[in-house]
Amino acid sequence: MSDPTARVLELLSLLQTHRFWPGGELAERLGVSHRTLRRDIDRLRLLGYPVDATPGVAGGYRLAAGAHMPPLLLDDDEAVAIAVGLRAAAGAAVAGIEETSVRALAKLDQVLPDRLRRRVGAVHANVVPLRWRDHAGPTVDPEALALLSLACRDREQVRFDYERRDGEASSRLAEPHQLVSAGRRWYLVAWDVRRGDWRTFRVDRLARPRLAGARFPPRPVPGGDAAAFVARSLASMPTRHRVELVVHGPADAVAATARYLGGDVEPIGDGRCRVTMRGDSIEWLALAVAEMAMLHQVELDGPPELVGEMARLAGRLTTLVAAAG
Amino acid sequence: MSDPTARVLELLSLLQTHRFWPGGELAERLGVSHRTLRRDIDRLRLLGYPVDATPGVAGGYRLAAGAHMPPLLLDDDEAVAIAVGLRAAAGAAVAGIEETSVRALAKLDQVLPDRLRRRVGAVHANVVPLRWRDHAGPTVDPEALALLSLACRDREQVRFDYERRDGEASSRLAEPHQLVSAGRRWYLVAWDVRRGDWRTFRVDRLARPRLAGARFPPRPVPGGDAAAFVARSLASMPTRHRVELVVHGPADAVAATARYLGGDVEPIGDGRCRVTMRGDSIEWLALAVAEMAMLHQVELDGPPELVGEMARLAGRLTTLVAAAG
DNA sequence: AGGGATGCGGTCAGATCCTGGCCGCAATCA
DNA sequence: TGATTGCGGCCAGGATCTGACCGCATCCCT
Repeated sequence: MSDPTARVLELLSLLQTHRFWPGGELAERLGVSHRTLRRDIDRLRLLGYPVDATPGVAGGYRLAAGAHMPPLLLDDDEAVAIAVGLRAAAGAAVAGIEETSVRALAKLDQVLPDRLRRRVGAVHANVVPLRWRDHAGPTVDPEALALLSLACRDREQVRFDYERRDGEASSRLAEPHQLVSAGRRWYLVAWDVRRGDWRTFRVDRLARPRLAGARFPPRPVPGGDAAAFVARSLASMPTRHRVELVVHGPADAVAATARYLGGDVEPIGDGRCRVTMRGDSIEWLALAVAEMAMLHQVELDGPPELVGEMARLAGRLTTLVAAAG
Repeated sequence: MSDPTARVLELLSLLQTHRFWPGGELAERLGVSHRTLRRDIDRLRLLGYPVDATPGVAGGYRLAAGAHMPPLLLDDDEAVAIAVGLRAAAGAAVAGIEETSVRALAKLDQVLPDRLRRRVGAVHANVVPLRWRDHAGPTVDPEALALLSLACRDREQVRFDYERRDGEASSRLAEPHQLVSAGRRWYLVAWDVRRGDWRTFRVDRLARPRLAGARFPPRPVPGGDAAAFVARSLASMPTRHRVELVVHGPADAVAATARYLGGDVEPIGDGRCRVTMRGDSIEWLALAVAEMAMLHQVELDGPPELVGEMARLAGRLTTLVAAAG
């Protein structure tokens, strides 16, 4: 491997897998003379990657943090770990970075060797249950997110099967423009080619997405803002379960619990807050209220079905305790 | 930028940020002739990165998935997203990949520019509360994990403050050999230099870890297996809260819930399973039992303090429901 | 069916660079 | 103080890289 390009890449890789390298060892590994190694190190520095060097008997080279990111050279395991972490982050509605997670995942996915993609799938299957599971409604397939994100970026048409809210399924051909995450849910804003109009698609109701192979020119989203478009589409939909609580306790503690449970907090003075939580699953909401009630004093003014569910939970627990006591 | 090395790196970067590039545009961006661009593409292919090309009027180049990972060239946002995802994964005891996550995080951390590291910290502060919060005991600082992982890898001594189980604090100088994750907890197996013996340190009780600047030769871990060493150390410790439930329901459904809650499942026939859960926080255990009880029929044979806690919860809920109804 | 745009690969000549070897110097550690 | 290591200058020969030109294949659109 006498090509300087390959050598510099390998040098970067070596510097990333061990902090310290004595110059002699590096030169030997790369199969070049000591002098040439120094020149390669210089080249790296010219490229903006700061390589520290220590003289003296225990000297050597190390890669330090610089002004910008060097290319990351990952081994298989690390790539899998990153993919799994990103998939989890993308599915978890991690405030503020979901979209970037998906973008990074798409970038990784594009070059991830098949064998690693299989491993990621296997690991992910064991990871997701550790989190919210189906409490927050159907989960989004991160693979689909990655594919759609790539398609948006590269302006490639996609085909997929879509099941409407009323249950009717159809096959679609669309020009994807933007992914929008709202809470725990993802929406795709796309131009539906066959229907000749803009649509928003819920990603969790979309099956077998695949690239159609054709590219398309950009087209202005109505209103110029995809997020606003989704918001408008959502506003025309019936609302789901929703509960309001009055919680007694210091605002920051309540806010911490509420954020953990995915609720909104609004202080209403007098050491109390109004907490609003939404959810698809009445069971999940009941548990969230129970958790809030365990940590703080709570007044519930909820919808009847939630009160009923909580009564059922309270009854079950009472029975359970009675049997155990 | 006429250096071929830099050019190839930039070419890789361009290919990763857009799937399709017409040759002409690439050539212009890189400031080289068309012919030279083709040669650079060839070089990438020789290096093992498969670059697909499409002839024809809408032709261009694209980077495909190959046999091994190409260097990942991330922009700032993506690097932050990956760091956040990895920190979350490392802290979540994601089955089977925690250690790799930490390794990847360490690699990233080593070259992460400061401004990005600050952003990661800020985002992470808003992310962690979305997860288990303090339910599962003190959280581990992913920054510390990354640093310790680097120190293990590069065999650098570390200093840190450590608080023993009995509350006594001391300053330590250690030669770190291995990080071991057990459940939601991390342990560092290290040679304590001042005491001249092997120790295991709980990472969440360790403060201000920093590199001591000295390197050390490897030293065989007693028994040859760090994980076993930790297990032996743990075996000599008193156990924490623990609860056993008998759960009625199909084994796989119960197993799914239990895995989500972090419990162990053992089918005992007759459509029942024994579920064992452990935790530091009695409140968290009570909630976990409540959640299990909501989804399945449960018999509790728990420790009295847990029964008491559950009685308290049941009472609170009953009051809450009565007030709401 | 044909034309245009695009990618592929060959060849060539000149300029550029890369490499290894040598030197003296500075910093660090024992 | 001496040994080890990194740094940078210098040099000469050889490898390479570059841009230019060419004909060819493929694909899409007209």
